[in-house]
Amino acid sequence: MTKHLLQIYRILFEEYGAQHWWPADTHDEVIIGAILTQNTNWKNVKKAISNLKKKQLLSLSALSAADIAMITDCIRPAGHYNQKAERLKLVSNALKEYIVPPVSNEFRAFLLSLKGIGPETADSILLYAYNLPYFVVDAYTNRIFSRLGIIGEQSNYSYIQGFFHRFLEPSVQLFNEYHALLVRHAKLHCRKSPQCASCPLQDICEYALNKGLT
DNA sequence: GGCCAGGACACCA
DNA sequence: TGGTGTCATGGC
Repeated sequence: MTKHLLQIYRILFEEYGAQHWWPADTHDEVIIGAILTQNTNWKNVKKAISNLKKKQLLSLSALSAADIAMITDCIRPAGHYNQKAERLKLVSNALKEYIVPPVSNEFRAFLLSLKGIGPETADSILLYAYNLPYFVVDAYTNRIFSRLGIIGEQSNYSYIQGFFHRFLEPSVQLFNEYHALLVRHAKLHCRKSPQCASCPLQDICEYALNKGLT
């Protein structure tokens, strides 16, 4: 399976090139973006981030000190603004008080203990903000690999993540680029309504379906 | 005007 | 434990 996963990676990399993720300038901006992007189009997230920047609120320390109404007003374009404002505030305060070096599963458990931080958001923060080798599983990952027949459509988060962790070396660089490439690919070829024409994974998709690549 | 978007959580059976 | 409703804006 390792060689198939790496083959898919190579095809995507040759097709799209390096994605240079996460699209953020600072460590704090990664964390803020990871919360804002929950169930939201990234274009809307960029508007919210721009608003935060204008108000000089694009850092955890600034958010921690800011009035929640001001945060809410800034992030309105990203949707779910009441929930997300609370989550930004909570995470900003929590990370300020977290003094243990964020290098282990304990830190992941800590993130998951925060209301509003689920597995995908936690792993996005761990991988892209803290450079820790946690594979990020999102709706696109699930869609692409279930359509390839490699995982079941109903597979849960920990199963899918465990799958990648089992068959790939724990490389931050690889996990970073792989997830970014999957997002790029899914936006072009793997929306909810399949658009398979000229899909660079078409060959491996047919191979997977024919050979029972599981 | 409806569908969808780089989720998470509360509630209920 | 699994299914469903809610949060909500903006692009296509």
